[in-house]
Amino acid sequence: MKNHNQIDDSDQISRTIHEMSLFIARLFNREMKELGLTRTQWMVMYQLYLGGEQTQTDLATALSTSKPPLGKVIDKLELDGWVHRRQNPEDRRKNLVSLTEKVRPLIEPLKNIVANIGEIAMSDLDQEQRVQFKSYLSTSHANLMKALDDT
Amino acid sequence: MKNHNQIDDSDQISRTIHEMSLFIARLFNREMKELGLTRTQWMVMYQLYLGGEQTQTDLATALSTSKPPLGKVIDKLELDGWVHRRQNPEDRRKNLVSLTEKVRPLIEPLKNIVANIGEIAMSDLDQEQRVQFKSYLSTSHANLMKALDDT
DNA sequence: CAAGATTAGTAACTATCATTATTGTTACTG
DNA sequence: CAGTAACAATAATGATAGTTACTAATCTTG
Repeated sequence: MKNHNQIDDSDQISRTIHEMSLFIARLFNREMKELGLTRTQWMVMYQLYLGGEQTQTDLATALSTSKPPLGKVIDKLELDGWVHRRQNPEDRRKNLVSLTEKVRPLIEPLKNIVANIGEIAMSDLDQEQRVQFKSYLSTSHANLMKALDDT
Repeated sequence: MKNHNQIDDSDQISRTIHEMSLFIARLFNREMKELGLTRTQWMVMYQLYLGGEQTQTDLATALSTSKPPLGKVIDKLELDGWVHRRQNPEDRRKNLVSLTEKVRPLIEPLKNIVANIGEIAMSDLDQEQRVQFKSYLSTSHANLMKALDDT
């Protein structure tokens, strides 16, 4: 009976973050089920809400994802009438994607769902701790992004 | 030009966590590419390393995932000779999954990759801050898991 | 012990995320 | 200005994650 490793699982940031991400998506998707929307779809729409009409490449960059999976999400969003694609007349390679009017009444309720999940995630922390936590997350996020860029 | 929202993206824990999880997976998979292993496959194998031979349901529970996707990962791992499935003779519904000898020499190198990514994630934090950060993550992870269980 | 409830695993389907290859389109450049 | 490089989006493929439905085996209980 040997001790395989001093570092137990709770020490593994990778795994903790991974599971938190899955938990958040589950909470999200559960709330949005009656709307027929998923977390990823909402993330794309929210980016369109913040940035207005933009190309798929811009969206992919803003969302730190790659173009093929984003294209699939937009296919579905367009099929369901949440977004609109039109060709940029000045550069026919580009699609300009924008939200439809159907989205507007959902913005506030969906932002509330997001906020509530954030509230759940930090529910045992006081105000000062929340500031610290968010600061650590921001630092770590930047560190990871930089490591990806460097290599 | 209106300001849609006071809360900018860096304030959205959900999104930060989601992206961190994707970044970590990318770093992981990049390192393990020559081994032909992915992050998820390694997580399953590491759980088998820690817990020894166990059923697929036990594994799914330990990894906070559901049985169908886990079954697919095990299919691939078995095909590639990393794990072995045998039927529990006392309950023929159960598969007992265990690591093969082929895995042993990879444990240490792969643990190092995990540790290095953790190091990257926390590279701008001092010792005390790391302890705090991990504590916050642990709290938040527990909060989210509890919210899923409650509903 | 037979009928129904539970459990373990898989099948089938949908949605994300990734990489590589292709197809158009535009820009560059010699 | 013709040929090539660069760019935008999609196709094709593989891996991860989820839900629902199904099959087989075991357990419970009347």
